[in-house]
Amino acid sequence: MTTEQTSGGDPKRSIELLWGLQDSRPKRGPKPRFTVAGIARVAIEIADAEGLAALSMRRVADKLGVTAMSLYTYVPGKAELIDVMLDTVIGETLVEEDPAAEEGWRARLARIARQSRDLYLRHPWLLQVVTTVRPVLGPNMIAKYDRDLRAVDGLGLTDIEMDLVVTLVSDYVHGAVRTAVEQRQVERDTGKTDEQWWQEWAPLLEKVFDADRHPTAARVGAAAGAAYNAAAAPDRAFEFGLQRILDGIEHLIARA
Amino acid sequence: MTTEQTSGGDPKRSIELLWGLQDSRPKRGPKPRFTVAGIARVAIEIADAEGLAALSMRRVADKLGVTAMSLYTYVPGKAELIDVMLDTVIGETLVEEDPAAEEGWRARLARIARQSRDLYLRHPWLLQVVTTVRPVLGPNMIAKYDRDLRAVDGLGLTDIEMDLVVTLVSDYVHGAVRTAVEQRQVERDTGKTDEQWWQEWAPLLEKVFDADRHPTAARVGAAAGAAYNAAAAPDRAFEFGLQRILDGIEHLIARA
DNA sequence: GGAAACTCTCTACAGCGTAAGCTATACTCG
DNA sequence: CGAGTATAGCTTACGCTGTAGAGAGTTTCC
Repeated sequence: MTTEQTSGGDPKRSIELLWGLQDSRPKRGPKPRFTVAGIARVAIEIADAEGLAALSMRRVADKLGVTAMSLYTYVPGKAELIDVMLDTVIGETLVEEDPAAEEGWRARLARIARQSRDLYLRHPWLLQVVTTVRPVLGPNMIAKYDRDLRAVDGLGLTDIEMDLVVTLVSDYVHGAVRTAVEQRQVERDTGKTDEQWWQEWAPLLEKVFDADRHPTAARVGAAAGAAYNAAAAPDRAFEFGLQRILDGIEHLIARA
Repeated sequence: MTTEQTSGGDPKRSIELLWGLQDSRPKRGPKPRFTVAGIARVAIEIADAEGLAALSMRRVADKLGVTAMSLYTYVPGKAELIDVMLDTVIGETLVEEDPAAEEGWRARLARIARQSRDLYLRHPWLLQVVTTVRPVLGPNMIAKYDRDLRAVDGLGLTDIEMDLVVTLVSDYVHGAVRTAVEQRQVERDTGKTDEQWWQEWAPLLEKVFDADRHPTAARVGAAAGAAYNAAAAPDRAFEFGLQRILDGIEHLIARA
C-alpha cells in the first residue's frame, strides 16, 4: 500500500552534515537559497502530514520552488536527508522540560518515556526510520543519550547497567508506541474509529474464528475488547507496560 | 538507501485470502499453476535473502516464471501478499516447542520472547511489516495470541491483565530486536563487524564529540563500548531487559 | 458448438532516486 | 576591469516500482 524509506546514508557524509563540518562557506558562485536545516524542515512537514511514503525528493523540491536535482547540491541523497530529519526531530525533546527536574529516578524515567512517546506520535514516520542500519550519531541524538543516562546516574548501578536500563526503556517505547500510531493512522486513513473498524469486520471474523480451538483467546479477547473501548486502549497499555518495567528496574536498583 | 514496504492491504480481501475463503475452486478456465501459499513462500525467500526493498512483484513473478501481472490473478495486490507472508511466518513459531511445556510462567514467557526474537532474526523484514496499520487477523496470528495467553493463564491475573502482559512482552521484543537485526544488516551490507565499524568512525566522532558537554554519555558510552565487544551486545541487552520485565510482572502477580 | 470463466501476457502510465551534462551566477585574482 | 573558476540550479535520461486495461489462449459447462 505504502512505500517507505529507511535511513542509512553514507555515514561520513551524514555525520558531516549533522555536525555542520565542511561548512567551508563557499565564497565563489551564486548564493545558496536554502540550508540543509531548512530542507529538512520542509521534508519533516511532508512526512508528518502524509507519511514517509509521500516523501520524495521531488515533493520537497516542489515545495521549495526548485527542481528535484537541485537538492543534491545540499544533500548527497535521500538517505542522508532522512538522517538529518531524524536528528532534527530528536532535538525537539531536548527543549522540553528536563527530566532531571523530577524528583526520583522513577519519575525521571517515566518522563523520558512519555516524551519519547509523544515524539513518535508527532512524527509517526520515526517508527520506520529508526528501524535501521545503525545509529547515525548526530549532536541531538548524543545529547539525548546523555540526558537519558543522567536520569539513572548515582543510583548505585554500574555504567553498563545504566546503559542497559536506558536501552530497555527506549526499546519498550518504540515497540509500544506502534499500536497507538497504527490506531491513529487507521482513523486518519479510513475516517473510522478503531471501534467502528472492529465492528465492521466482526461478522467476517466470527464466521472464521473457532472459539473452541482457541478458548483463551476468545475469552480474553472479548474481555479486552469490552473493557477499553478502543480509543484509550493504547494509552493504557503503554502506561501498564511502563509501570511493570519501572517495577523491574526498581528490583534491580534495590539489589545494587 | 533501501525502499521498504508496509503491509496494510484491503482487510476484507486479506482475511479472505488468509482463511482460504472464496476458495470456491474454479472449474471453468485453465488450471491455476500456483497457489497463494506458494507465491508467498517465494516472496518470503526473496525478502529473507535481500530485504523487503528487493521484494517486487516482478521479482516474485520472475522467480515463478511468469509475468508480474499474472500474480494479480492470485492476489489483489502487493499489500495483501505481504499480509499473507506475515501470517505464514508467524506459523513457524507454532510448530516449535510449545511454551506450555515449560514449568512456571517465567520460563514460558521467556520462551515466547525468545521464539519471537528468533522469528524476527530469521525474517528481518518483519520489523518493517508489523509496524503497520492494524492487525490482519490471520489464523496463525490468532493461534499465536491464544498460545501466548495460555502462558499466563491461571495465575490470578484478570483477563485484561493477561492481555496487557502479553502485549508488554511482545512490544518489548519488537523494540529490542531491532538492534540485533541492524547489527547483522550492517555486517552483511558492509562486510565489516560492528567493532570495525565503530573503529572506523571513531576519529571523526572524537573530533566532533564534546566530552565536557556530555560527561555522562562519555563515561558510560566508553564503559559500554569496552565491556561488550559489540558482537554479543544485542543479545545481552535483550536478556537483561527481558529479566527486568519478568521481574516487573512477578511483582504484579505477587499482588494478585 | 457456443458461451462463459479463467489464466496469463502485453502495453502503458505515473511515479521514484539519481547520474550526466549544461547554463547562469558571483566571487577571486591578475 | 576582464578572465577564470567554483557553485546553484536546470534539463534530460535510465531503470526501477505497483498496477490499470485490453486482449489472447485454455478449459469446462450447457
